[in-house]
Amino acid sequence: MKEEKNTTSLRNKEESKKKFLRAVGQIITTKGFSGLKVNHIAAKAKLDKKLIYRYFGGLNQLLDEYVQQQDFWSNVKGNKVPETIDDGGKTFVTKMLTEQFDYVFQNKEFQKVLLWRLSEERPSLQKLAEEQEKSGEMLFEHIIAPHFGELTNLYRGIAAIIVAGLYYLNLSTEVNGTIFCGIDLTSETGRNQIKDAIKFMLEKTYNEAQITR
Amino acid sequence: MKEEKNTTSLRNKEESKKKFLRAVGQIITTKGFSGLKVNHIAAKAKLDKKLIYRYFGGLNQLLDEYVQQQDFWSNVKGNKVPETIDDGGKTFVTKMLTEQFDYVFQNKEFQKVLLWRLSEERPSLQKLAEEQEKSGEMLFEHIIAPHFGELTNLYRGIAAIIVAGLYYLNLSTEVNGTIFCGIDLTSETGRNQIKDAIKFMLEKTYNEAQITR
DNA sequence: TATATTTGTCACCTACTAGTGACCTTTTTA
DNA sequence: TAAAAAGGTCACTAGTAGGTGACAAATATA
Repeated sequence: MKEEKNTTSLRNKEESKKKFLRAVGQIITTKGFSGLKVNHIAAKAKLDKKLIYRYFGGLNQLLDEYVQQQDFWSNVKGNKVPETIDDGGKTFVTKMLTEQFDYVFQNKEFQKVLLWRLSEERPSLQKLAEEQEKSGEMLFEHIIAPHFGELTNLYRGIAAIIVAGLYYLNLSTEVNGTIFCGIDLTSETGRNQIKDAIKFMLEKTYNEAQITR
Repeated sequence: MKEEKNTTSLRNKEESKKKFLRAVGQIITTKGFSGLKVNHIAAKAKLDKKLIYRYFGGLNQLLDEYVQQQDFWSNVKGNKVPETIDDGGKTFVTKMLTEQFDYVFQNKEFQKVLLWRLSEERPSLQKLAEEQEKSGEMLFEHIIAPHFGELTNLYRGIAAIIVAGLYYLNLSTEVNGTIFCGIDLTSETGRNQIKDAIKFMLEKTYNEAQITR
């Protein structure tokens, strides 16, 4: 039994595992999840595919480990929730969603994982969705609900459509046409149109809360 | 050369072509587009795969022909545009989008084609997207623009988010979790929450047009 | 009826897939 | 230093993919 890990030598299990995980990331960004074949991954990692079975137990386990080591949400949501929120999270949520719109646009790997989640049943992907839900629920419980009261359900519906909408719009940008409702989603002006719409919707939703209170 | 088609006999080219096209539809609904393999399609159609190459030229052409023969949009949009629109299309668009939300939910084949369109580059799928755009553009030009004037761009943004949102929400229903922003998209109450949000957004958007005019 | 054409089936090829046993090499340990 | 353990490579199996040539059966045409 070894007591310390060897990090300098050429033969290194942990380093090799990372190579496989990196290869998965590269392939998913370039070819999509349908390109995730053992032979392909091994070739990309420049290692023998046998090691995938030895280190991870198989292709499925490797993919699951890849999904679990991802940490997209912490980069987007709740990375820096301000300590004092006095407007029911209006400025925070507006900023968060418009930034997320751009984040998803430029992060191809995240896009592919989203698409993967829509396409294939996989426990690790389901877990990812649940974690996202849990992270969002914190926001609803502590910031939205206190401010919106009975209108929280309306807020949930609006938020669901906006989040789902910005996901889909960015996914549809990549293939089979970049125009959606006459808006060019790859152009600066087009993307600003979407951001303006997000701001408008949130504005009106927060106004509604003011009126009802 | 034959002058009349044989429709009664067991050996019939046109009937066989239809069998293949039907098989494609069945497979895409059950297994998704990744299940569209020649052997699988032929088995489903209960015919030899050789005929796919003879009648369509290959798998790709068969799939293209399948996509082109689909006519999802006419069932949804513009199927019965009222002759007189006096409210800038408010009731019409609201009805159309909430109905489309349910239509996409129950039509698994349509869902799979949407997902296919996000996943694979394919001329026939791109053409489908363009036709959808063209159909929507009619609405914007003749009904929305006259009523919204300079606010038409805002309307486009709102519409894009709503349409994209209802697509994504229905796609996410199928795999890896049915809860989105705390809303159960398979429950009656959850789906009504989304519909209420759609109505609210359109309401506010049309109000905005009133104020500015 | 004899011939040509079309419809359909089967066997086979090549390429690629996931997965594994045998083996060699490097590193660690006794 | 000798033995054991771990890291890594290669060759092979079995299954499945797309695609095609040869052939049989049914239908149309002369």
